[in-house]
Amino acid sequence: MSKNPLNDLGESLGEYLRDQRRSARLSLRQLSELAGVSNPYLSQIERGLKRPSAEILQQLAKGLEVSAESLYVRAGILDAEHAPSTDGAPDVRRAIAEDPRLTARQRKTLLDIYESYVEDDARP
Amino acid sequence: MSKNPLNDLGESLGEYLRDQRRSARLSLRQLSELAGVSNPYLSQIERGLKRPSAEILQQLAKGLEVSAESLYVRAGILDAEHAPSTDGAPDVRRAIAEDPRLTARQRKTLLDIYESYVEDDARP
DNA sequence: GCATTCTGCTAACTGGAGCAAGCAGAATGG
DNA sequence: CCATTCTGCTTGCTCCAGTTAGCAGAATGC
Repeated sequence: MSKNPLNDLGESLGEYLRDQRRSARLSLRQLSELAGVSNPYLSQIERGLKRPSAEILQQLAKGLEVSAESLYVRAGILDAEHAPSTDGAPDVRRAIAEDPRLTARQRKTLLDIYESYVEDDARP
Repeated sequence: MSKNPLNDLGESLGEYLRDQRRSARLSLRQLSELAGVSNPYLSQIERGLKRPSAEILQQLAKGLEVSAESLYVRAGILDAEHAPSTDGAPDVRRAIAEDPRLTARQRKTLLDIYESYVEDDARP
């Protein structure tokens, strides 16, 4: 338990990566091609068997359209000091609400969609 | 110019590390002990002969009392766009990109809609 | 003079990240 | 029923990040 360094970090990182990939409806090979890594290696990363380097994480983040920071935090190479913590992200709502380029109708549409997304999966 | 592939990044990172170490009046061995890396390896990093992993960079940052992000940026594994995110004008794109509750697909949907609204060709 | 203890560096090795090739099982459809 | 094309996984390899051991020179003191 204490001796397996991959279980601690790799598992959560791997699960997160797999979730994100599945959500994007991508197969292992599709994402691996997008990110420029080999598909067996991606498989091993998702199962927590290998620890990807920051370079690989960066490429995966690009392929998944996720911020690299979020993966770094999951991988334990960045502290969650600036991670959108605990309760979630009021940031999106606020950002939408304060964007001057949006019309009131557009604002409401975006907020409605966003609400439907985050309500659906209410998980801390 | 040079045949050294590490010169691009390694040199600037190495120079920066050596400068910081000298400014802190630390010898190679002192910093290597503080950071928990071997002193020959640190020497090679500073001379641009080796590319340290993010883990090593993190430890060196701690030993030098600088932010890990700054080293990541120098190492080219993080983009320099670490806006202090002072809440003057929250960026919708960024808020969406960093919201952990959204799936990749949801993220893309929201971003697509938002892009269509603001019709901004310039990519930040 | 010569030990000691610094400084940084070179040499030689090990472990594991990351790869290409190839495998078994589930869907397609001919 | 078999051929094709997906899906993910296993095997076996290469290469380099990072190690330990040891070297040459500079600065102390005896």
